Amino acid sequence: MRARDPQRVVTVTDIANAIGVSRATVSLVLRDSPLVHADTRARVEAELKRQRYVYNRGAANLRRRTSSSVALVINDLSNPFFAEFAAGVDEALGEKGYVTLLGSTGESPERQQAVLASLMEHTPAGVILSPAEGSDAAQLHKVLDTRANVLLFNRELAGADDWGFLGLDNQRGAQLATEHLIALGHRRIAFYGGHADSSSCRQRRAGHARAMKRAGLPVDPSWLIESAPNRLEAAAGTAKLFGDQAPPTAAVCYNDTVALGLMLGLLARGIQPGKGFAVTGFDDIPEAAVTTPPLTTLAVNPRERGRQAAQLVLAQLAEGTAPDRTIAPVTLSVRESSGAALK
Amino acid sequence: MRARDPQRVVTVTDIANAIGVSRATVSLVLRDSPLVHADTRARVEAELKRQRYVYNRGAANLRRRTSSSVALVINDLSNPFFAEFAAGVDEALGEKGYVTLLGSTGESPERQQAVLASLMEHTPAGVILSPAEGSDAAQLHKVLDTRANVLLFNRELAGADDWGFLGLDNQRGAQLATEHLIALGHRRIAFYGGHADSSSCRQRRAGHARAMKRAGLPVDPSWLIESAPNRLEAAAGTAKLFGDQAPPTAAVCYNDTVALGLMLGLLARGIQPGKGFAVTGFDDIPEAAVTTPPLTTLAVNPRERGRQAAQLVLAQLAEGTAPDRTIAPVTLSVRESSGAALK
DNA sequence: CTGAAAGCGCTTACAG
DNA sequence: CTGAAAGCGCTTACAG
Repeated sequence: MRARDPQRVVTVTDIANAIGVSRATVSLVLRDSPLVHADTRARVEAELKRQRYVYNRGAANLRRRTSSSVALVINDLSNPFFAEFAAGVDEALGEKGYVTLLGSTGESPERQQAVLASLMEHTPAGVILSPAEGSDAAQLHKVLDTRANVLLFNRELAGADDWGFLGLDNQRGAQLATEHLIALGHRRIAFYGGHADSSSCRQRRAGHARAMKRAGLPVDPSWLIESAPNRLEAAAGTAKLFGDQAPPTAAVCYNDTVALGLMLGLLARGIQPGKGFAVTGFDDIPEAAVTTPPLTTLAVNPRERGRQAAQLVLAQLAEGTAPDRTIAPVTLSVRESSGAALK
Repeated sequence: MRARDPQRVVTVTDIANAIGVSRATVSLVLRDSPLVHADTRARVEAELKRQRYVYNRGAANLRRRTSSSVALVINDLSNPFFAEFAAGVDEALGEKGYVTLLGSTGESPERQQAVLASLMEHTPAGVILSPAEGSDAAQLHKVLDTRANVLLFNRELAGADDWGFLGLDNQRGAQLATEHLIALGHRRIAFYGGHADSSSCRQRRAGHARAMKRAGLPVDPSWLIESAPNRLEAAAGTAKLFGDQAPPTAAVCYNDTVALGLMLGLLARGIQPGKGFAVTGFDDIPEAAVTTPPLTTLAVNPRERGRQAAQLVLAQLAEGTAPDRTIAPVTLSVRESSGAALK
């Protein structure tokens, strides 16, 4: 954190002195006050331009006790789901005159604490946080004041009811995928991947269970298979599907990454995804459309979710409304990985 | 831009009053000055913790005339190349105690002006900018002071020699791809896609030309085909490759997106990419590894480039060094789309 | 080693 | 409609 160029910077005082008005008058012009005489305003504006004045929003924020930034803390931008989400957040914030302060946790609760502490020093007007796996609400409260304007995204957190929440309709999504497979004739459908202790995995599992129950289909416990949500582990776990004498013929996967891993694992066993075994994902990342075969999955429209998150956090600010719990819809996008109707 | 909660915020004055020292002493403790007696320091630190003091970096920056942020302005985060780049920038800035201010242009020079003007009001210590297509250096100088600490990334700009530049070795990359195809036996190799007036396209075309010339192969002008760098236009232009009686047997594409589009276009004509026609890309976006067939392309390691950009912009700041021109290497990643040796 | 005072660039009552 | 003064939260010479 080195000093900036200490070169002279043009301030309201310079403008005021140059044309013989007070700093207050210049400030009023900058803030578009109707109190200033049109002539005076014109002279001030001309001088602002002439001296290439740049407003110092930090100084103004300090004096007014306002903020024009919102912190966005996510796992990692290299995940296209979060990249799209961040793009949506930034877009919507920009429209309202706010700037996005970026932070990433890399799924580490410790890094998350450090990143949030650092961002809080920049006095953001709000914080949009997709909590790292294993986050602890008590720890977060230490660094994010209760009064802070926080919106949690994507991952539910026990003990964080004083903050807003925006989530996806995980249960309904998994239910849609499962119903789709059932309609194609599948009876033995696994739920594959994710950590059973994460809220999103629990909810997706519940959707799967619900669809099966509604169709009067039993669920063998061996069909509920955990796996870290990355391609490698998902591929490595493929064998767990085929231990039984009557193995599943399809799997609803925790997310697209897991589904892509599973498809690799199937191929390694000589099974054609979409032919010998049906697979669905969750998220609709860009890769989903171009894999072989293309992946049936649940579209969540992360960019729109980002815009929504920005709006929610600004609304909390403006109206001082009680932080809300918002659930966004998801839609099934059918492609070839779920295959044709079963033989 | 609404007021924050006007609730009382703990300041150095509160801490000082609480334990009967001066604000200066508290400030010295905060900044880890050795001037403070160990006992005093301990008392101050305890009180800071007790009152859950949060440092106001904005106020400190104002007083010290420093900045602890860097603006990052890119086309769009939904491009995985830029998302990875941004992740690298943020990571490296965070390590040095800086925060990333995000902005996106959507390839619009007008939006770019607006976004930069807004970001400059937050007094960033530096600006990392990947200029939107059609950017004008004169316009940029209006909003980015000459004294501003700017690093241009990826796209060269005439009249911007007062700013730093970090680019990819476009020429060498395209040359590597072309040489690879020549080694496989191809003689008629097109350069497909991109806008010929963009610096990166010119450089990549130069690499293609150079490899052909070195191998003593002629280049028919009809093999140099322009196309907007998106999948749709790239697919639509496929026919332009096959107008001649002796059409090319391979194409070095401007980037991966163009290559993926071309592969779709080839399939639509009943040509198997990697079998009937060889294709290479540029960027190595995540999709490149999972398309059918996987895409031979040039890996540019965007995350590492992001880290490098952050380091360069901070170095410019610290040392006041003359802004440098840095060219980062690229490496060929051979996959099936470039096919086996020609018949 | 600690305190009193001034000031970063801005805004906001309060007079006039 | 405009100006003088105070203050946002911090830091930095300067005394002591």
